[in-house]
Amino acid sequence: MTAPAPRRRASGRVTLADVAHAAGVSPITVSRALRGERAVDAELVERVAAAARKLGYVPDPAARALASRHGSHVALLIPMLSNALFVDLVEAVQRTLRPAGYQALIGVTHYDDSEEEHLLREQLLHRPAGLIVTGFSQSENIRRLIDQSGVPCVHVMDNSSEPGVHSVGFSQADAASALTRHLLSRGRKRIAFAAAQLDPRTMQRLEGWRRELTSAGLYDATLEWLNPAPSSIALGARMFEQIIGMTPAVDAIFFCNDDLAQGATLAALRLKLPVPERIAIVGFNDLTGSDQMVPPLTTVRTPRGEIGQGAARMLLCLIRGETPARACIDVGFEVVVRESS
Amino acid sequence: MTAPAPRRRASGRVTLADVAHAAGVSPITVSRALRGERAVDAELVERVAAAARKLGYVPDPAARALASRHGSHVALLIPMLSNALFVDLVEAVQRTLRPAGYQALIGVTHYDDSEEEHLLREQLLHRPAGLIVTGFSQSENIRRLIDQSGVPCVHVMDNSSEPGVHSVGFSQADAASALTRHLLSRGRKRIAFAAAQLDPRTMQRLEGWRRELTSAGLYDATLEWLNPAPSSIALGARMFEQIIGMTPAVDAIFFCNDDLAQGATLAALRLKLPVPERIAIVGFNDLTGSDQMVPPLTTVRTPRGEIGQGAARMLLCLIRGETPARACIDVGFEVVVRESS
DNA sequence: TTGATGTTGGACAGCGCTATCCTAACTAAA
DNA sequence: TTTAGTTAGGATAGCGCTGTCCAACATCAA
Repeated sequence: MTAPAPRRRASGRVTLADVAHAAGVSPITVSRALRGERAVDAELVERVAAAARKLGYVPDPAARALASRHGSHVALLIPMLSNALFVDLVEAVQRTLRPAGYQALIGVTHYDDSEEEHLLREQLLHRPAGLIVTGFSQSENIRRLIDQSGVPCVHVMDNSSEPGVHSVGFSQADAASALTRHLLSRGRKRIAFAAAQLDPRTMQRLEGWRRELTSAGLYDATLEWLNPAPSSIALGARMFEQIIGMTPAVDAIFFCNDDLAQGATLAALRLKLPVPERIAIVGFNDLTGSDQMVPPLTTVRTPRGEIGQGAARMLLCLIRGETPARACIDVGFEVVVRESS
Repeated sequence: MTAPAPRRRASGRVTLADVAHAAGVSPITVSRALRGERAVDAELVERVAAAARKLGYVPDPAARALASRHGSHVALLIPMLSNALFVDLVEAVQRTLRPAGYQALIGVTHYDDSEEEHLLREQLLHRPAGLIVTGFSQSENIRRLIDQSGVPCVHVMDNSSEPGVHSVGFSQADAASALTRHLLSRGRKRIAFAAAQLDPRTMQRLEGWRRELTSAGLYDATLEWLNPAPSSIALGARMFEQIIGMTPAVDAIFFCNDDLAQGATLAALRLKLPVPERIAIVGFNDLTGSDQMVPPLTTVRTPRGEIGQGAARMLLCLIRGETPARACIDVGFEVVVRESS
């Protein structure tokens, strides 16, 4: 049955109705054929697809969102864009989501629970198709908000085996353990832990470090240097000077992020303290530039590209209403030994 | 006239109609009162606002987009997220746009015209309220696409006095000139120019450098080192070694971006070439870490935060249909002299 | 007084899709 | 044959807003 010719609209936009008319079917059939929703005769699908192609039809996201009650975008909440770690994550997510027709809307929480909650509320009003959030929130409010919204959600950078929770990440504590063991295996005895930006993942790394030092009988609370300020190269330099100044016996420092370690390496250079002879410096995340430091930095390579891609894929599954093969993907990590240790 | 009580909808969402009923006016009046569109009696505005607040009403962006034919988001096209420069820009834009109720949708073009065109087409289908794009495209296609869409557009990082074009930026060529003059004033005679990622802004800097060297009678084409690869710390190190190896007489290098200069500084350290005694190194953009290098880098501070904010504000003006005070804002730049020159 | 002009509120008709229900045809089981 | 069950297409009715036209009333010059 041929649909009546829809009147040309002023906007010049090609609508479903136009395609329906061209293909000689009803608009709803076009909608179904194009979305692969419900069964549509193969021959019709072909005809519809051809008509859509010929007319250059592209669905209107706003109309779609209004009718279906959820948009074609995914909200991606990250703590900070100035940490290269998250830039890589964002890029990977976007690259995976775009071909599937989804846009990633980036929200930056600045490591702040209340800002995260605010952003989340705002995003949920936009009815996102899905949610990717960094880590697991400490705030009960936020967890409830996500739960009640009914929007599929994948957590990244961290893992949880809790049922019904989806995550792609690795064990921050295990990675920190492994790196600490590396330092121990090099004969270091007084290994300090220096962190900024005391977010949950940082604290898990702290736990990993504590675990190893304790089991080696070398734990000492004065070796913990926790600074709530944002992580940066400059802060790393300052913390290094501080640690060296106050605890000269330290023979290695585990910096919680590579930018701190880079700053520390530069500070050591300025102070003419030979690395690693006098003191070993290791970082975390293998950020750009760490391999170019003098000396090149030992660090932990964290596969954030893989995480972003994995999370996006898992989310696409959930959006389609499918159950992903695994609810929790551990992508692992790799200790990269360079000359700074 | 009191609106009839709208039936409670399943979604639980508070709609315009709910507010209208509560305030005892028609839905369209609520819409107008809340948007500040057309004149509405002050007393009514007050009543509507109170009702909306009480009910926790939030407009549905999808419905709004469908009815008004443009969304509540702004497409922001940048070349690369891994350049800290653009991260700062993005943050500033988001910070300015969000309070006005607009979302920034980030598209990364990877310095690729065809990818930019693709992204732009995709974004325009989403009917953005506005557009912020980096620089001025070389591609006629892209210019036409923007023009014909009728979507307000602000260009950033570069300026143009062309009528009808809106921009917030600074003169890349002048900044490069100023930095080159600084090197000349320090008595440098053989100043190389090293660039990667040969985008239009890079080429403008090249022009600025050429201008100064030519007018000083020191221009020499063998001093130009142009590498189309993406800019990075590692590439900076490699280029430095190359330049020093092939042209030992060079007494200064102007790197087109700070990451290159940082890499070069580290390479100099490895090669034990004293900076600035043997060779001066300067960068561009004053990225994080440049002040921590050994020695700290001379560079050009580019006010990308100001640019992002300015562009977002200008765009908001245009979206409202107003004419911004100036169509072209020059935010200037500042040569930051540190110890590397 | 009489238009002419401006101001403010409302009715109406969609924006371009999809959820939902319905029907017709065709199957398989009894 | 009957009865239910399954499949594929369509009609209908919105999703929650805003553009557009209209009506009512106020204001002002002639």
